[in-house]
Amino acid sequence: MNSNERRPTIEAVAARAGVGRGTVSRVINGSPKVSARAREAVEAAIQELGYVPNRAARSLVTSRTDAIALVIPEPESRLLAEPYFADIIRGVSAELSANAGAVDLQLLLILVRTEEERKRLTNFLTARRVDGVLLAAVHDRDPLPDLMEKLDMPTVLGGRRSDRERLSHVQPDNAGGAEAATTHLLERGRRHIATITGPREMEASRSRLRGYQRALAAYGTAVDDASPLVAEADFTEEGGRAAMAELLARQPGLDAVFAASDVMAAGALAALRAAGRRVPEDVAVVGFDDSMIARHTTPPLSSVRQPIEEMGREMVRLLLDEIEERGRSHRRVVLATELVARESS
Amino acid sequence: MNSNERRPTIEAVAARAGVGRGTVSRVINGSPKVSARAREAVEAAIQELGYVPNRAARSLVTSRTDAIALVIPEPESRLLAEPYFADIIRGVSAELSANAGAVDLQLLLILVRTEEERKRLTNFLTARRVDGVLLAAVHDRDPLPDLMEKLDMPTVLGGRRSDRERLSHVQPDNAGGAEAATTHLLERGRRHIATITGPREMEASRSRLRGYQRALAAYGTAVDDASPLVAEADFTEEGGRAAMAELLARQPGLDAVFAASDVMAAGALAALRAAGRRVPEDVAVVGFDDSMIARHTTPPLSSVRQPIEEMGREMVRLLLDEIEERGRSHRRVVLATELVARESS
DNA sequence: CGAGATAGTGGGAGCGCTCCCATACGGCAG
DNA sequence: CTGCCGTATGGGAGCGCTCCCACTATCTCG
Repeated sequence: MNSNERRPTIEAVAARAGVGRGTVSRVINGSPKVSARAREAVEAAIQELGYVPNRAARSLVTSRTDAIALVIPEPESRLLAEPYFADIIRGVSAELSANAGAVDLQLLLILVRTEEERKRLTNFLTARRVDGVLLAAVHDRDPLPDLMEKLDMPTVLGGRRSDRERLSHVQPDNAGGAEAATTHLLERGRRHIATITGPREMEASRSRLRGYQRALAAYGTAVDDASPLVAEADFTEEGGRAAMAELLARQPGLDAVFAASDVMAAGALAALRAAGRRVPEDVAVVGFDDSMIARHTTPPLSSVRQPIEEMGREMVRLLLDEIEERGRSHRRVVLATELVARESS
Repeated sequence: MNSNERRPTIEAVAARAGVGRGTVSRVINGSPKVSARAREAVEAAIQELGYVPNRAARSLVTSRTDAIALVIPEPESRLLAEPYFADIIRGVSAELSANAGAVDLQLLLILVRTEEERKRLTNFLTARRVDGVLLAAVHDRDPLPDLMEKLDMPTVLGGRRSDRERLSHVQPDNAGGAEAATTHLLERGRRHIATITGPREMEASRSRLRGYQRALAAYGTAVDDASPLVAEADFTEEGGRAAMAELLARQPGLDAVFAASDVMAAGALAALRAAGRRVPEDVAVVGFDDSMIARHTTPPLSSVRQPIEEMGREMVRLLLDEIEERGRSHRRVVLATELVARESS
């Protein structure tokens, strides 16, 4: 077991089992064309020798890598320092090992921060060092999805760039969640409901805004994108604070806010406190994500829960399908969200 | 660039550059024994052909994988759903790409939940599918570190099993941080200071308890492990709540608590609120980690910050050293912590 | 001016595996 | 008994790379 000793090869197993290389290979790869006797002999030999196949050698001839990459663009990974990130990973990892059959896929984690790193990633993908790619949190202007298409490499996106997205993707029901949150506020008797959106160049932000608008429209109130009730922020706490302050300045009479993320909602809470507004008495607040901080704000934050871990799992399922049977039409999956009401509304 | 076209090999580059295979290989691997003329020709050919070396082939002959694994035992990954997890990864990834030279190491992420997965990991490591391993958050009874020793594989631990740890490891100054927190409470005039520890089978928990005791000893108060001022919890919010309730029952006169994690401190805050104690007027609270939730509790939590991202970076540095020059003595690194005072103390 | 060192180079061997073709071995129908 | 088919099997070829040895060209020094 020492690193100096050479590990046993398939040849050694064959010799020990008294069969040929081909037969051992067949046993390892679960081919049916092996007699019971041979199979047992081989399995015993593998056991005795502690044989483990050399992946590099296999990879060289099959040109499969038995690995997939989870790519996370850095601006996101900061925003998503909350459980989002960890939950996606947990879901991906769980589903990957649930599907582990003869060969189990390894998970490569790639954070992309700098231009330099992006170039390296491009190289890496061009070299086909993985069998497929999971792309978390795509931006509209992200060049990576296009690269994946050009390389014709199995890919699944977390989120999408627009509703015409051609690549397979998985996303929460952003519009539905936002609509539910806004409807909830309406049902509580609020009538002057503002919203803090995420960056408009993200489809998720736009969808959530759309849901908010849809709920209001159903109550007979049309709110366009340029309405003074709509403020854009960048998914950060500070951004949420600033947006809330601006909303209060523009619309002193507002009695509720739907923020497109919990972090921004936390910022909004701070701004409301600074302005002397009570939550929820004066202004009700609902966030999005149902992240850990939602339970720790004062008051605890009502929020739209998205099934993040399940998104990770689903992404893996789609990717495995795509790796298995190439050329299939791409698929899109939308997962339901759920409003969790707490004391802020 | 289509996946059907065969990618160019080193042979193709050699032909195009009008040199031999060996020379191309030398250029790629940065060998100095290449004439400038040859080097230029090869680089041009690589450029023109879009050549990217096949890692599997290289790996097969060098028996290096150019990958390292970051292994996270699952019970942890749940506890560490806070930024901890994400920060470690960010640090690891950053340092890895900072060190990317001719070959850049890939990062494999492996979560270990079940026995099944542990077995698979053992197989994986035995097969030497990675050049080194980063083991986050080790338990005293974790069998993995022993396996790594037996396999003689480069390994760096996040944390350690005891102060006699033989493997390289990186950890925050747990005792120092705890001591600073406790001293801080003493300086604020508190005299009946309790502590909520993590599970005692973790060295980090023990170290923090030690730091707490040391600070009190310096003020002339001896507090042994079985003192009614010491309660053990499991790093969860609920555990913190229960421990705080118990402490209040045992020592109604306490005027401060040092909790060995922010999450437990958050639980303690809830228990104190339930018991009608004001924070910080009646009871001051200090946590550990300075995680995101510390800034969102009511009141905001004083906490001991540990440089988590830096820990990740340092782990990679140690690991790269160990991979480079095998057989070197192992190293240990302790990173300083810093008390961040907020309104809870 | 010859011997020996030095720098660059080409290409054979071989890493451990899968693929696939040739072969062996048993039936079983004619 | 011969011919034929289906099922298992052994092992050659070759995946793309690095290692290393043999070789050439150039330089250095007594």
